[in-house]
Amino acid sequence: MIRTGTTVEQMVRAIADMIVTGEMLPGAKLDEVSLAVRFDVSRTPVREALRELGAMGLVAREPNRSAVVTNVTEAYLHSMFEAMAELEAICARLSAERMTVDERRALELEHRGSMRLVHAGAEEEYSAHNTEFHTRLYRGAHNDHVFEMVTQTRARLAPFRRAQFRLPGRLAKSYEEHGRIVTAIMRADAAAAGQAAYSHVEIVSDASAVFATPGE
Amino acid sequence: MIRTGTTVEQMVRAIADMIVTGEMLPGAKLDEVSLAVRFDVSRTPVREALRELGAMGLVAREPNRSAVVTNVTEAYLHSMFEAMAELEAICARLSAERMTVDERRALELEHRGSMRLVHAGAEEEYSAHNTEFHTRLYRGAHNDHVFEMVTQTRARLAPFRRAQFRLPGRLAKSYEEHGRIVTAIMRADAAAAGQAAYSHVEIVSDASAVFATPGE
DNA sequence: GCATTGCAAAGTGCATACAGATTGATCGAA
DNA sequence: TTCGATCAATCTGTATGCACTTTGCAATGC
Repeated sequence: MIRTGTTVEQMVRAIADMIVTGEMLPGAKLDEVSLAVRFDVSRTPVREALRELGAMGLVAREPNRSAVVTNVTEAYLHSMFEAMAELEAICARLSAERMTVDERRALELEHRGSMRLVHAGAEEEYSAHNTEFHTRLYRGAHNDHVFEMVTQTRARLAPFRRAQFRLPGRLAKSYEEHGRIVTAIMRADAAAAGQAAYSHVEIVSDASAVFATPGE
Repeated sequence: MIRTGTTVEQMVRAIADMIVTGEMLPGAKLDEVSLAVRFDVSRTPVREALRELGAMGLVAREPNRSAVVTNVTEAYLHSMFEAMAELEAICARLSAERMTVDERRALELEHRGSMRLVHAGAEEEYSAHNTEFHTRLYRGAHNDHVFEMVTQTRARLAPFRRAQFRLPGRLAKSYEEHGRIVTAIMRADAAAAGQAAYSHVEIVSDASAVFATPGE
């Protein structure tokens, strides 16, 4: 647990992590007193943390009800994946146009370095590389607000695509798709980069064998 | 002041409104005790409201500092306008593809009805129409997450484009641009709708004679 | 005259206490 | 037996109080 920042910040990070990593499943109740005891603080910072998590969309809050880990409907999950594809496409397009020489080189290196992870079938490590790869893409767009939106959306989707790299052949396919994006960006071909990024997310969306709660 | 919801919700709405309408200017301090006195509540709900406003990006918070109305840099403002253009383009594209017959008809009627406001030079009323018009576009995309993002971005931009319709000729120009978007959507021409929406926002961005705080 | 240290005022961060809402169980009546 | 009402337990919403941090000013030393 990171010890920087205020109590509330620490709690937000800790709870968000539990949700994103799947330690707390959608629908789980977040009781204020239990959390207060667990983190050895009073209810006041707990409440503020829950409010912040609510604003982030990670937990749902209703008056006089416990906060619960957000349980998105199938329809909403779909809308998030679609939005994610659009956002990644924007980032890829802008990255193709705006990345500095250094950024392009770093992206390519990051990508090439992941080849051995694919061959080794190192799911965990590849997953870390994947995060890094996409983050570079988001930063390369040189648009802070887009960066915030795509980062937030990514966090909210995290619980629903945890196991994606467990699917057979997914690693190699992901690597190949990344390659297409990298090539387009190196060529400064914005349109191609955008399309490659869009279909990359589309496929992740399909690969995420997750079931949201059927429509409410 | 709307009386629904909890105390905190009411405060969030009230304070957000003050910021969005320009009653509180960027950089203004939001003292907890003053707000508590002003709304006749204790500091507890005030603090939660401020945290929520912070998550919304309307106020900036630092530990042991008063919250202040967000004072975006010129660069960040630019990134928000660019993001807004991209988001509106997405909505227009998706609207062109997905709007129901009723939605298309309603959009067109809303647009046509605004012609007389242009001739009358009714800035206030046209501004209300403009909000309604764009909201229809956002809803027509039939993507809840995109709707949330575009709505939030719009709220954060509000303080910076308040006076846009005061500029001479801006009403007529806005009407014309809306017309281009409507035509494309009625034709289900997604690409044209997207482009029209993108350049519409671009022009609003230029028209917003605002000065953010020069880069930090 | 200027810099530095000490102090007081003001404000935030968190804990505790109390009031109101919700839920579930138990008891009584049809 | 089943439905309904009442009450207790539990939890959230808000108020209040205390501790710590920040900041501005003033006094002291150089």
